[in-house]
Amino acid sequence: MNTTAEFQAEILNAIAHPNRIRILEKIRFGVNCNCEIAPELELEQSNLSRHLKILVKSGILRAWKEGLRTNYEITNERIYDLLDLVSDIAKTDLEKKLHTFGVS
Amino acid sequence: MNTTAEFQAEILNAIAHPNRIRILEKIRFGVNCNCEIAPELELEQSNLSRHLKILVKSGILRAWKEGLRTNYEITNERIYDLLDLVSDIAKTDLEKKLHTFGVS
DNA sequence: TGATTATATGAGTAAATACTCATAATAGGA
DNA sequence: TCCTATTATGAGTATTTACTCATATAATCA
Repeated sequence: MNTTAEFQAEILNAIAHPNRIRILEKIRFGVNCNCEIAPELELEQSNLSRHLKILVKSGILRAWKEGLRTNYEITNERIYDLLDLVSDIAKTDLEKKLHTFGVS
Repeated sequence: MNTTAEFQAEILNAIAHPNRIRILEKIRFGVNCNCEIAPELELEQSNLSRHLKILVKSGILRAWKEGLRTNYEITNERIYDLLDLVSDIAKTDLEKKLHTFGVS
């Protein structure tokens, strides 16, 4: 059996949520603690905590304690390449759709 | 509000299933009809049909009828780049994990 | 027309997901 | 020690998801 597909799906699933994508973008640009991300994204604290847990469990983020705070960082920079690529694909698709409806 | 994240999540969600990843790989290598994919992946016909529908609805695949068959093709070749990238990330992560457990 | 082949879909189910509120756990400061 | 700040988690709920079986739809051919 091809287990590669399972691993791929696991990573994609961990990322495939609007708020988790936003969280990753925050971390990408230096906002790396729970307490800063929550207000910026207007997320319920417990909700954010669980989203972060999903990202850590899948191996996308690494977490460490620093006093009261929990800090996070990406384990593999190529995750950002992936986000950029999906963003590009999304934009292209959207442009095609707009074109179909005659919007310029 | 940042709707880009929503579009990105939509695309990722559509791909983020082991069987849909396998389906995309089949289509990538020329197997482009329901009737050929089903036996190769040992998927229930109705199940496959629904997976394909998800991929079409999200704009990743385009479908057209040819007699009895329904054929599929990718709408954006960069989806394959995305699959390759995730595959690479998955492999790297797995190697790290194996290393952690002392497996060489 | 009736039989065959390929695909789509209704209905039902079990499991997973995202979310919230309340509470627990943990660390630091007064 | 008590109080506060930060994060984690239990419990409950509503929604979505993947799947199967049975059936419907559609196209082709004898």
